[in-house]
Amino acid sequence: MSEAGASSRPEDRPEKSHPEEGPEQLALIRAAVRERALPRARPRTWRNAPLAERLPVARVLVDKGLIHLDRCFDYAVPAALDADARPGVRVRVRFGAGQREGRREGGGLVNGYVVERRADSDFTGVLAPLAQVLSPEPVLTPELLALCRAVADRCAGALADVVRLAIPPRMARAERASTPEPAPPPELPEPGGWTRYPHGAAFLTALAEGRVPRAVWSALPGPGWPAELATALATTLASGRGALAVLPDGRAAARVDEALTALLGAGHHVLLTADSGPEARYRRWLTLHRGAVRCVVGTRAAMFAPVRSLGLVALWDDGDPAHRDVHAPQPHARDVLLLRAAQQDAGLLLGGHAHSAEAARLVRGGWARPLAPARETLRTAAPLLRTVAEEDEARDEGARFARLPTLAWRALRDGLASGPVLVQVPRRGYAPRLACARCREPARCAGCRGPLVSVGEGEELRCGWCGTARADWHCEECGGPRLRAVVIGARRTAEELGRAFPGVPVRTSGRDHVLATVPDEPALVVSTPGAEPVAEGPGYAAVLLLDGWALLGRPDLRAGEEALRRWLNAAALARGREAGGVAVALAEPTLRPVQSLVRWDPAGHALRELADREALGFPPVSRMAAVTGPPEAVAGLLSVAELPSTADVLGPVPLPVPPAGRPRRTGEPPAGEQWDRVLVRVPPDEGGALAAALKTARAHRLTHREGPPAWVRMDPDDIG
DNA sequence: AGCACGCCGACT
DNA sequence: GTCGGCGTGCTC
Repeated sequence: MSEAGASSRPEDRPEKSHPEEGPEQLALIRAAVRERALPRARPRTWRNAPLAERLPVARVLVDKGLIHLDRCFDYAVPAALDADARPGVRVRVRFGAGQREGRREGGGLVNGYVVERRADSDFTGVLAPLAQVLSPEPVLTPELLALCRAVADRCAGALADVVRLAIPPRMARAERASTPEPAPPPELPEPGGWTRYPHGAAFLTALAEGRVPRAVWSALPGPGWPAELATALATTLASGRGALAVLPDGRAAARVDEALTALLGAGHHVLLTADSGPEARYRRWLTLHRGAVRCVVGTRAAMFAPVRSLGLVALWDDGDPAHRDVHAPQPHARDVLLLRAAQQDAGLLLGGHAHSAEAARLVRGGWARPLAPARETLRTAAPLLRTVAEEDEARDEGARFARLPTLAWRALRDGLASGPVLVQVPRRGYAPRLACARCREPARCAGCRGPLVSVGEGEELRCGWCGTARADWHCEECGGPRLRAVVIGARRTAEELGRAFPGVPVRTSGRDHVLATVPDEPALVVSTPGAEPVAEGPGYAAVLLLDGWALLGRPDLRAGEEALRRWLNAAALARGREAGGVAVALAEPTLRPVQSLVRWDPAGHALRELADREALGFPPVSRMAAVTGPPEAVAGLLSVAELPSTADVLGPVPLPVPPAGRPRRTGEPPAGEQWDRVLVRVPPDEGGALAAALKTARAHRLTHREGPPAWVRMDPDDIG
């Protein structure tokens, strides 16, 4: 323990234990405490203090996320800090211009991490001393540093930015709390639901024997996957190694947490999600770091969790956009876990009901093995899948009233006879609905009564349900020819459906009001994609997918993949077809994602997507970077960037202004400004060179203040 | 990004 | 001879 880490800090003193004393006296006591305690804890300049005899230089990663400072700085180690200033600890150092020998200490104090202790420095000037060791906990381990470095390089970002994502802020109280003794590895669990997969047992055996299998897992529909994921984690633990699972949201993480607790009891894993407060979060992080617990289940920040001797990393539903971190440099959990599996020699499990093109590429290239159920197993586990064709108009009275095609209405009505029914509707504002500009009557399809949508600018008018082009629309109420955009969200849909089925309870689940579960009894459950509650018992009697045209009409490279992903995740909550489960999609049946849904063939869909993208030279068969910013910034950056000779520059094109209301993400234009975007594409093995070139160019322009800055994003998700 | 240094003109 | 404008470059 150093002086700086001494435990008698002023904030620990029980000040309230002197109730009889007046305020002046309290102030005096406080001052006395401060005088005694603070100089010991306060950072010092260490003028004329002796330096450490052995390895008197500390290489420090300074936590200032300036891209052109993406390197370490050497500091002298005062003898008094010698013992504590070990590699990995948090330190405070003076950093910045103005700190000169013989002058006032002007440089500001910044946080950093000791990366390495050295005998000497290649810096020719006189080294400033470390000001303070904040904590003797060596949080930035060599393993974590290597991972962060690789992630920063891949994302064209700064190391300090990635370390900030990887290590939670220090909470002194959490650090002081004692850590439990490491539990011995658990018993090898039974394979459970994995027997439903032809290669499931072999996958578990490989984990149990300490090998590093890599698999893309097509999970069977139904409620079994959290237990299966938990079994894979527990099997890895039984082999004496650690395991990590990243899930797209807190609800999914809670389900796996619950399954793991059911399997192993408490004490073998921790749950790491955003809603557990900074102190609890750091405490759990520390139990992993200190080796007391070897398994973590969590949302994307858990991808960096310091699990010891990692044997397996698992990622659920890798196509979910939540797996992309919103903070610079916006790494994707899939990329981080792939890097981590390679660096730390761990197995990999990419699971989900859907299949991303990236996952398909791993399988096609032989790097991962498919872990899929037999066709017959799938047939019984999945609901009966139907689509509503264009000519299926609402003929009977009830269907007209519900403004639904007959087939969809019957599925709802029949489903409600035996259990809950799920209706998936587009997110509010996702697909603006249209109404008469004069009388505000919603614009309806003359055939099936579905809402009209106009997808993209200048796109033709279509029915949002049956897809029929309705360019000749006139308002049925007042005859008006002009339209205006309105928003019909889950609540409005719920109201309309509720009127069509009087007496049936209606529950909604959406962005600000997400239900975890619904009971196994008749109810209409209206939900936006990703917020679908899990139905207790055997699952939903019927699932109705209403957002087909809105999803598929988006001018986005991933529109098809994303639509199928949302449908499969919702349809997976339905009962199997032998238990009467039905899922109905209102979408054009000839479209590829719709056909893949009906056949429940996510792997086939992803392979065909992959082939298409390969033909077009799109990710993941190439690596891409998006450069955005004011036109002169984008042009300026590209003019100084020494791109690989194979680079293919697409654009610039004006960037669409992000919808109002949604918080602006980095790299998006502020309101009222017109930004450009350029896409740069290279072959897969030159992605590193592309990232490095753009990072160098950005640093160059920042240091030389050559105009406004441009944003660089590697592997952008939202390319048209 | 800050922040100091430096080289220039206007002032006591 | 000194003060302070902001353009340039560095930060261990």
